[in-house]
Amino acid sequence: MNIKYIDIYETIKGDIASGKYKPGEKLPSENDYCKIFSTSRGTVRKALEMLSEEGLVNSLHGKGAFVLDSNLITFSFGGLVSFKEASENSNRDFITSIHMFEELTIDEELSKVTKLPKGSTVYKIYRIRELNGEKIILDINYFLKEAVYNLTKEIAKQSIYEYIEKTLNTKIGFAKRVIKVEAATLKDKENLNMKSYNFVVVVKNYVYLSNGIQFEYTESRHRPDRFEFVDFARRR
Amino acid sequence: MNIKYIDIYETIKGDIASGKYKPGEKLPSENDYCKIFSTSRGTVRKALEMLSEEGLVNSLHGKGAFVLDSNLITFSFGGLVSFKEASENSNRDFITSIHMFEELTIDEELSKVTKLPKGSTVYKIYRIRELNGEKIILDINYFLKEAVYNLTKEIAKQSIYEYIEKTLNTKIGFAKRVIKVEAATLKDKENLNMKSYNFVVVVKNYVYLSNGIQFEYTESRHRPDRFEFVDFARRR
DNA sequence: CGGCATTTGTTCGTATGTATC
DNA sequence: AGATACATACGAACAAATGCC
Repeated sequence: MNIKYIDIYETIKGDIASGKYKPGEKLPSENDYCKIFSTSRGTVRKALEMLSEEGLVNSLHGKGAFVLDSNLITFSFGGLVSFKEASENSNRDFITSIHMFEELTIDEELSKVTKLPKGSTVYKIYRIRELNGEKIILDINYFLKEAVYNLTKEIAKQSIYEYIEKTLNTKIGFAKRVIKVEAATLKDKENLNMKSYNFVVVVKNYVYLSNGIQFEYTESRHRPDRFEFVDFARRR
Repeated sequence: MNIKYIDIYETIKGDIASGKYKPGEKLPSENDYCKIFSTSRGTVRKALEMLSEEGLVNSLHGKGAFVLDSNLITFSFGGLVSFKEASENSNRDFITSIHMFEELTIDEELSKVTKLPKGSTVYKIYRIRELNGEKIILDINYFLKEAVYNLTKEIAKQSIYEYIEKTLNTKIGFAKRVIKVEAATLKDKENLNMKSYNFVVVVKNYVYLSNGIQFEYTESRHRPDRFEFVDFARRR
């Protein structure tokens, strides 16, 4: 609402999504947009830059900005989305069930894994993501209690990020993510429909508030055949 | 050289790398930098935004910009780097060997896989990446001949991207990347030291010139135990 | 608590450079 | 050559968050 370039960004993004502008098509020029939104060029450029970073448009010096073929941003983790948002984007019907919800204190060993401070209290949650009746993702979350106060099972069933951002009004800043392959644990085999696979793809998320404090560590353990990570990058 | 905000970006990045500013430390304010580089605030802000996007610094409203603990940007593919650059960054001694170098024409079937236009001529290259005497990555490249003219085995042994950008002076724009797990093929087993693994992690790269034309498709097939993907994302 | 200085965030207007057509 | 379009740069003003006195 407040911020003009966000409005413009969302408007243009909506226009692309709705098919008003199709892949390959040229968008109105920056000066056109200045008139359309009655704003300055700097503001228009900021909106277009965001679209460019996301891989929705490509700006060419002297020619214009063109809509890219955005066939698949589906299930993209690029840009730090929570699970609910990701599944909405990709139009898949995931069902989430909670298999553990407890408080505990981070000890030496757990601190090494989670990078959360030793001695702090966290909510530990197991969530299982089910698609078409198959359990394919096991999420193991650790949330700092002091940052995500009064978290409940009910909230965890919905979207924890929505709770943090909308209800608690806390700003999430950034995340580091590591993807690797690991041998399946007993827990994986108990909780997922592993077929004959004996390994999982693990996505480790270290998530920080905008003030720079880490408040979450999450391991998403995926059955390998259903794992897919899509990414877009510009050359720097 | 030419572009001021790039200079500033690189200078500050160097200062962080050299340890002049340490993790957690506050950088000079934007106005300080204006004086230091005798430039305008907009230019300084552009440089700082780039560092922020990369996860090197975190700017806080009303407080300042702080150096993040960048313990691991090692072997990050985030930001579209070629293999040589990646291995330089991570200080590992990869050895590259060429196991195939040929020209061929993209047919219907291959077009579906590579997304390159049917009927176009490409260089097809197999490259094997060896680390500590173990063959762990098989790269299968397809480069559009019209975009990467006169590519030779010698160049491929070095860095193809360096050739494209410095020698041909062609601008690379962006890439889409998909990571998934696939069963190991006979080729994987022939060319890699697969131990007892019967699957590989596959990174598919669809790379475009800045004019929006796709000029490369590459499959990087990794032995699963040595695969790691590191990423940084800001909340939008 | 208010008031003030500092710092980052947003917006505007303008000018100039450079690529494309 | 001239018009159009994006890229870079400068300067100015105000908003909003923070910290200090």
